[in-house]
Amino acid sequence: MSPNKSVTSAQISIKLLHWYDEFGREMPWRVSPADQIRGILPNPYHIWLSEIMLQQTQVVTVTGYFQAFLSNWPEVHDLANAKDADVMARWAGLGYYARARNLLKTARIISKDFSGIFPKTEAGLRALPGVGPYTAAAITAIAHGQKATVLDGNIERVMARLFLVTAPLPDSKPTLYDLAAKATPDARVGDYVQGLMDLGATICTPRSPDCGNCPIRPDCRANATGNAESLPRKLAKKPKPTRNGIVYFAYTDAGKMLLETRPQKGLLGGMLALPSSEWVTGTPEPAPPISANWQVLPEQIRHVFTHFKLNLTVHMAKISGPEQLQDGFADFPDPNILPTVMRKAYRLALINIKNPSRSGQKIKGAP
DNA sequence: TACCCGTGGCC
DNA sequence: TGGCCAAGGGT
Repeated sequence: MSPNKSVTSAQISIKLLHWYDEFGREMPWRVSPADQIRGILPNPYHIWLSEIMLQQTQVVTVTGYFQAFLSNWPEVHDLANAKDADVMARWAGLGYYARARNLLKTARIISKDFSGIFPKTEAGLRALPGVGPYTAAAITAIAHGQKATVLDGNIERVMARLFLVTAPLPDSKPTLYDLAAKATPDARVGDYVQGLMDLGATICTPRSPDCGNCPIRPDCRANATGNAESLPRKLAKKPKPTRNGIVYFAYTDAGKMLLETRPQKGLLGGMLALPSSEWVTGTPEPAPPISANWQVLPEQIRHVFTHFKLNLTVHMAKISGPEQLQDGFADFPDPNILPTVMRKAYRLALINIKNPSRSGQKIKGAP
């Protein structure tokens, strides 16, 4: 490492911290630089919870969920003692539901094995379910104030532009990590990384970066060469295939419907859902949960997951005889406890209860 | 390593 | 409107 680069990195971090002091955004889990001076420390439980929610998820989406979780479970012990179903219901709509399952595992480890104290080292944090390299470094820097190399999508983008890294991601990630490590200051690491992420989210954005308002524009090689918007390069993504499936909405005049908890592993794992066929390329095999007079709705649900597109057909049946009621029937739920794709199907079904004329032709039910 | 795993907003 | 993107981690 050349002396010049070391000096430059220190200057960049100072500029960034000054910018953060003035323009850093308020967030429910953050302690502002002014409050830190007053002696207020970040709450590791808050930082951990926010970082898990923020994985692949924007701040605006997370804020409401964070507040709701903290309101329901103010301390990690409260979360550890929560019922799985309550936590999954509160996470519904946020996506990547393995995060919620791992959140509970970690809360129980922290509460029962660690007396409510989060590990102080990156290695200790990294051993917790759902805590990877990014999250361990972020908690180390933000919650504990210890130096760590934090590299998320924002910081990758800022580093690629600042140092004109033209090799595409993800191959360039080790290079970006090294650059991020060398740029990290010894003091105020938490504010520094949060400032870098704020910069990436508000100024150094993927499209149309606002370089005119960037505090480190004079240091940015991509800005100097006019390449900012085209960086970082990324390898082409695989196309998303389309799958098809059937979900089943069985209901009664008494306002009950059939719901099931999906298996803990896999897509929407652990979430409450309508009974469903497999989701397959081509024609799905019908899998009605009970024998009934199933009717096909003419409209389909369309939904896009990370790696495939889904067309869902909704089959409906009104259950009359109490002999058909079985485990799994429950009062019509608040749609918000369902994952979004099931929320869509549920809403479509409710519309068709109110307007039966929308229903399609009758089909044969039942195994 | 390559794949799996959600959702909402943007243009 | 379809692809891209977001404070990634697990297997």
